[in-house]
Amino acid sequence: MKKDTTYYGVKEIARRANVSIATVDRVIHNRTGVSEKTKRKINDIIKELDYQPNILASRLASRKIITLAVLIPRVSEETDFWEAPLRGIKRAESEIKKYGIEILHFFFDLNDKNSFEEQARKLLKEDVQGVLLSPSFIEESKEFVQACHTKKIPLAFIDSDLPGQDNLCYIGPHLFHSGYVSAKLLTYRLKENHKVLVVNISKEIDYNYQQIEKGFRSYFTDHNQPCEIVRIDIADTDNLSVTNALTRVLHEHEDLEAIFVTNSRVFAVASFLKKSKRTDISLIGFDFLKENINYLNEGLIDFLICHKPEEQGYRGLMALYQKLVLGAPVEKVHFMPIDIITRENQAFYQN
Amino acid sequence: MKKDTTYYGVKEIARRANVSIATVDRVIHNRTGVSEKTKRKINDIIKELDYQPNILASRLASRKIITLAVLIPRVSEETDFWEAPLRGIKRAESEIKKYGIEILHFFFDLNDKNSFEEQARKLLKEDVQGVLLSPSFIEESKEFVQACHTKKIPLAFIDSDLPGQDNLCYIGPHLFHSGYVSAKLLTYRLKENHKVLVVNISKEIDYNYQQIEKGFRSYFTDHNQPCEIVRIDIADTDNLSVTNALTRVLHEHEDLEAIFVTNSRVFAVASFLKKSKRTDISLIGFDFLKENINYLNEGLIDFLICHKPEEQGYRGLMALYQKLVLGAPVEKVHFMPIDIITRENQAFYQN
DNA sequence: CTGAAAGCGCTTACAG
DNA sequence: CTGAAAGCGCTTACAG
Repeated sequence: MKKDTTYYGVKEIARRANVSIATVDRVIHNRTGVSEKTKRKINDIIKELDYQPNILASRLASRKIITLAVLIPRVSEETDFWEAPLRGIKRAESEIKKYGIEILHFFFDLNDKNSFEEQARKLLKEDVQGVLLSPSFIEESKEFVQACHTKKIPLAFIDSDLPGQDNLCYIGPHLFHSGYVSAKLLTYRLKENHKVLVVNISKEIDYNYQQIEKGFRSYFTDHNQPCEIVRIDIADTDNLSVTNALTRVLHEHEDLEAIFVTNSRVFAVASFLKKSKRTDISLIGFDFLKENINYLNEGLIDFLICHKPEEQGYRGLMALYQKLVLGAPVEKVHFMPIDIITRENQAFYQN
Repeated sequence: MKKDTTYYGVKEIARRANVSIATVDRVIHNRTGVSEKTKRKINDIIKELDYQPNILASRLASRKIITLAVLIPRVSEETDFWEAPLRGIKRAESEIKKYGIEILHFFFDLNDKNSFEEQARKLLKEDVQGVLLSPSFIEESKEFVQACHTKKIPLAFIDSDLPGQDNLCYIGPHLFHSGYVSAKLLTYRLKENHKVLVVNISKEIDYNYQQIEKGFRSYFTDHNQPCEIVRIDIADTDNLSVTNALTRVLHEHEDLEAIFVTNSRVFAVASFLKKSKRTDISLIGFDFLKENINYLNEGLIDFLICHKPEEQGYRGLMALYQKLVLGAPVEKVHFMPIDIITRENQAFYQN
């Protein structure tokens, strides 16, 4: 029931080195003001004893508080996607705040690059030691990353990556393979003519969407499955624009068997199919949004591909904590699982 | 950079209640020897301040070490399923051992009820405060649970449940719905005659398997999909018995389109289908075993249903930690997600 | 360059 | 039934 006494701490090191524990502390943390000689002596003893600092005691004694910042999209009416990462962030927050970690939140509008820049500016005014970022706007994010870099602030990315930036880590989907899995699932619903529509509903078509589509197409070429793939881009995300664009393309291609939506806006397409009574068309898209789940349950959406958004938020923050507080190494790239959600298993999904 | 002073600890509670911190400590831990009156007063202040104990300080000051025991199947040559929960257990272990938690491991042989009883006996000799159990053998487990009960040792179950026992929690699959999802997935592969084989490879056919099969059958009745379901039980798990049984049933029912294996032994069926060149038959089963993944990649298995075994181990241990160390409430039943694994997304699965 | 002392927020005997 | 004091393994001013 008692803790074994074979534990050696700073006290024992100090005793063996004939110095005070303050000096031992200085050496452990590489602080200045210790003679080379005592430093060597202490380091030798540390090695000999295989000393492991007690983080509990360390955090308890240290009155420093570590400030982390989060810069992600605001939860909007359009989509509740960002509720989940925020949930994960808050979960991490409540776990680590007792260790003297403080989290600052900055939210930007996904439809407004200016709001991103504004929030980024505000963030940089604070004295933060780490940043969790969703680099939604590529160019603006790169600039922000640069600014963090000069301030030596480590960054964790979630949801989408910015290749070639010197970030601490990326936690999010493998886009190519997500598209690949989507194609595989769609083939289950293909009957005769094998004609598929890829729909891109987004203001900008960036590297991310290209990767998804590339993965999607690769599945068919890899398997020598002939499949005619029609693609449309819908730049305006409002209902009317989507309806118009889809009406047009379905008129031109009456024999479409399935639709793949490259992001979470699959609910817009589901709504259209429902209204136009084209429930014969199979539909697949991304993300565990309430609206999407409703259409999944109605049978209008066949599959949703999800990447545990809540866990992305949680893990992102914990990666910064690991690095900054525990000084532990952090995995540079962590791909989330590619989860397949159907009407039958959705109730058990844990974001 | 400094900790904000808005934190209220035992000291502040003691000050407000006009008592010593020792008395506050007694109330916090429900120890005896405090008058009802001061108890009430202190509890009121605790509530008012929304006091959250500092676990770091608590564990640091307490020289008690808490011992938990794990009683699960040994990783065997037959199946590496139990590697995953063990991994999760070790992950939890390394997270909480710095808080003075010690874990004792007891492994039994899934083919040998005696080994379970023997290990259970050994476990009960130790002074443990909590047990993580996989109640694989029903009657023997019930007896063991009873013994723990008299010793007031809380139990967390993983992988399978023992209904009607007074356990702290169950963390594992929802069997009925797992069968249901399996049926749904199989329908994607059904063509004309809609004839399916359900295979049960197990020494005993207990409540668990019945639930899975019930879920499987319910899908077809719920959707008015006529489907002829043939079922066989293979009591001996060796290769020869499986081969013989399958040969016989495939001879009798040449027009089978798909096979559903109700547990992780789907690899045995895959191996048979491969040898007998019946790759036209769709196959679905459970669990992320190396052998299963190999057959998934070869295309012999179409889907695997998985329930995050690693996380079951992790969560099981953490539930005991939550209860015993933090005194926090624990969810009585936690169903794992019903994960759908295909060849295309398996590489990203995190057990 | 070094050390003595106070303190982090708790728990644990011990004394009354 | 209650409190004073020591201590967990560290860190942090402060003094020299």
